[in-house]
Formats: sequence, structure tokens, C-alpha cells
Amino acid sequence: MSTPSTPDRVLGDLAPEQVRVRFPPSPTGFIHVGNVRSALFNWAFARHYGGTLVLRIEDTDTARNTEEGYDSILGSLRWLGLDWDEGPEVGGDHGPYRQSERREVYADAASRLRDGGRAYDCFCTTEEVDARRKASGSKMQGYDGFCRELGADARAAFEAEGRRPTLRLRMPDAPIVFDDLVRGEITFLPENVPDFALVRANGDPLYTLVNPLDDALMGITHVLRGEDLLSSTPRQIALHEALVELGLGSGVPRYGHLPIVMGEGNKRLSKRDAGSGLTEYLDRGFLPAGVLNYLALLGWGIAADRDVFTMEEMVEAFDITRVNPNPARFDLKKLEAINAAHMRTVPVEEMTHLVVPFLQRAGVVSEPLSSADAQLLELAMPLVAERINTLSDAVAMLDFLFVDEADFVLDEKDAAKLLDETGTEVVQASHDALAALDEWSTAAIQEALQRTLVEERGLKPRVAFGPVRVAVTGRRVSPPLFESLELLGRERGLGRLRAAADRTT
RNA sequence: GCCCCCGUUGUGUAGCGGCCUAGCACGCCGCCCUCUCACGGCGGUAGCGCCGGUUCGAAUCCGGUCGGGGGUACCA
Repeated sequence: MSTPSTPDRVLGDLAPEQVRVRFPPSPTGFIHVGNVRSALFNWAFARHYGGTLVLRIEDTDTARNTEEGYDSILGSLRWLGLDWDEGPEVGGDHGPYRQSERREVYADAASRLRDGGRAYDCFCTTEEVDARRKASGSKMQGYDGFCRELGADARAAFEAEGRRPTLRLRMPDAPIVFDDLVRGEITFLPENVPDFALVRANGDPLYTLVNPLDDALMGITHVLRGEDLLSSTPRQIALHEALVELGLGSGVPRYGHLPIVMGEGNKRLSKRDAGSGLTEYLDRGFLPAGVLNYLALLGWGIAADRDVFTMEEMVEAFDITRVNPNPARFDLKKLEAINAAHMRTVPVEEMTHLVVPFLQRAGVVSEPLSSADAQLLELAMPLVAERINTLSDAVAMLDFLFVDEADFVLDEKDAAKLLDETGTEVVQASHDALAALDEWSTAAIQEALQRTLVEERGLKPRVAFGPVRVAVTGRRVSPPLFESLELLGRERGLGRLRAAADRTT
């Protein structure tokens, strides 16, 4: 870890605790995994240095933003445990933290930029700019600077036409070079970065103004964001420099552009892609620790030979300069594997607790949880805890224990496969052997079945117990059979065996 | 078109000039363990985009090329 006395590439001469980063989502719907990854890296960065994470809601576009989106984003961040130090619902000295509440801040900054000569009014329409470019055959893209030095007469003429100006930043005539924390030195030549609009003709401030301005006003020291914003960086740096000149903001932040997260094929993961939303992982019963761990792997790793780690470990080890610039593909299989690894670190008692809502939603156990269900669950959980990769997997593993006998059904495919003629014979024999038991315990059940099926009938264990398993649990895949039978109880266990044996006879 | 970024097995990565006949993880395949599944153990599959250059020596450095991605708005 860096110390304040050894300025480095990341901190410059900042003390670690002076680090201020932000996560600026737009509440246009649920948060998608690419954004969560950005949030995670900013969070880990802030926590690593003991700095501050600001949550800022970029909701200036009233047409697209919704209150549900806002709730969804905050809910997702909380579920993940990505806490923020300043922002909505926690406050801070740089508020308000919703851009919809900062209109006058933007209007003020806009006029200061204009008055200070760093921005100018532009009366051109998009069509006019395009036409001029076409006519001149210029290879330069974007705005041509036509209104940069507009005289009073020309201005008056435009206004007489009823035109309202947009506000454009006057870009400096020098290359913009910066050290990207994940990519190294990046250079943009002035001819490739034209003057750009900050405020619409109707007075609405644009993202191009609002995002860097708030970063400046909120004292953001490091901007870690997706690679898709890389090419807007020179414009933002120019704006920051202008703001510093005008006494707004404390300096140009350092930038680090994270690899984009791709979905299927070679396109950026979008909200339309399956798996792009966070709520589905919540619904499927993934653990926050598993999701975060996996997302961290999209561009970062804790060590060459290790990919399962806790957030505490990530915070300790996180280094933005070790982030890989390659685009990363979202891989559900890997997520499941990482999540499964985290599931296995959860103590059974806690797992029992975590699984209850999923069982309730599926109607497997009562809500509120009856003491009988709670008791049975407590006994059953140790059998399944190591066999499930998500919390919702517990439903299929456990429902046979809780279901009413009247509602108990066999999986048709499994029954067809295993409860054939010999299968039902095996089940019948099992029934008879178990019916004779004095003591209904795992050991006694195992001993009886082992003896009658394996020893007396000479069946291979896997052949012998398959039909019994389907008869008792309804499926070919289940918790261990003997334990399951014990938990089911004598009456229900024998009942199911009899029912299965009678199926085809 | 122009600008910028990226390029190691199917996927995520390690590698920062010799330690690489390229390591790890997921996936996939097989075997072992085993009452199913899962866990665990063992083994297998498959990669440095291409061409030049620098060098005694290149996955590693340089140039080019090809490919992919992002941007190019009075969207964010």
C-alpha cells in the first residue's frame, strides 16, 4: 500500500484518505452488470485508500428517469453491500447529490464559462455545420468553430431570426495528453476534439457540462469508468481546466478507463441481454459475495492462481493500475462456479436462514415459518448445503420433505426411467424390509436396504437405490437417501414406497 | 471515413527478453471417490491473430498489417 510520503502514479501528492471517487448512475431502469462492475471498482478503490465514495444520481433527463429506477439502483447497491459515504439518503457536504436538484448550479457555471470567455454562444444548426463540412471537404469531424469569434452584428442578426444559441466550450489548440490509470499515456490532437455543446439552445444543461462540473464541484480526484467514455475524456479535461481557471473545482481528476463488459457475440452487454440485470441474480439466489467476486474478475484478479476471494481481500489488494484493459466477456458459467465456491463458505446455520425466503416464495415452507417447518429445515439443511450452487437450488432439493402427501408427485421422466418392472420390485422389497424395522433411523434404514437389496438380491448399489430414491424423493437427484427417509418419517416413507410399488402393478 | 482503445486455449486471466516444450481458474471430456447429485482427487482438451524488425535469445520491445470494440450529437 502507498503511503502519503511516496507520491505515485495513482495518488500523485494526495494523501490516501483524500481520494474521492464517485459512481454516477442514471436512474433509467434497473442497474446492469457493467455499471455494477464500475461501482465495485470505485468502491474498492475508495475503501483501499480509506477515501470517499460519492453516489451521484444523474437524473437530468426527466423523460427517461424514473423513481423506480432510482429505488432499484439504491436497492441493488445495498443488496451488494456497496456502501457510499456521500450521496442520496446519507448526505454530505457537496450536495445535493441528485442532478435534478442542481439546475441553478449548472446555470451559474454556464454563465461563468461564457463570461470568462472559455465558452461561447453558437447559433449554428446541425444542418448548417454538416453543409459547411461537406462543402469544404474537410476531414475534421464535429463542429467547425464558426461562431467562435462572432461579432455583435452577426449575433444580433441571428437573434433577430429568433435563433437561440447553444453554449460551446472553446477547446484549447494543443494536444491533450493524460495518463490513463489502466491504459497508460493517451494523446488526443486538437483537430480531433472540436468545440462541443455544454448547454442546449433551450437552456437545458447537457451531460457534457454536468458530469465533469459535478466532479469538479464535488472534489472528485479519480474518475474510474467504462471504456466507452474514453473518447470524451479530452473534452472533460479541457472543461476541468477551464473551471479551475474560473475558480470552480480543485483540479483535473485522474482517469482510469475500465474494460467494457461484453455479452454474447462481440457487442457490449446491454440491458436487453439476458443476464445483464442484477435483480435476476438476486431472484435466483446468488450471494452478493459471489456476484461481486465474479464481477471483480472482469478486468482484475487477486493473484495468478486464485480467483475466489472476499471483498475484504479485494479491498486490501485492489490496484487500479493492475486492471486489465481487455474487454471482458460476461460468462454465466463462471459466475455460477464462483458463487458456488462462496456458498460453500457459508455456515449451515446461516445458509438455513438465507434459504427460507426462497423456500417460502416457492411455497415449500410456511410463511411465517412454522416451528415444525423450521425444525425439519434445520435437520435437512446439512444434507443439502454442499449440494446447491444458488439459494434457489434448495427448493428442488427439499420440497419432497415438506410437501403434503396428497400433493407429492414423482418426476415423470425419472419415474419412467427407474420405476420399470424391476424398479417397482425393488421398491416393493424395500418397503417390506423397512416396514419390519423396529427403529426408524438412518443407520437402521441403511442396514436394512443394504441387506435386502445389495446382499440378498445381489444388486449393485447404484441400481438398487435409484428406484427407491425416485419413489421417496420424487427425483433421481436428491439429498442422501437414508437420511432423507429418516427425516421423512416412517409413515410417509413407507406410504411413498407402497404408492410407487403399486404404480404399474 | 476519421479519432481512440484492445488483441495469450471456448471464457476470464498469469506472463512485464532467457525461469515458457506458456501457468491458474471456469467450461468441456475421461477416471477415482460414491446410494443419486454435489464436494474432493487425478488426468485430458485447447492459446501467444499475422508479417517483418531489434536481439545470442521475443508471448514479452519496435514497425506494419489484419481483426474486434468504443467514439465521432443541442444522448448519457
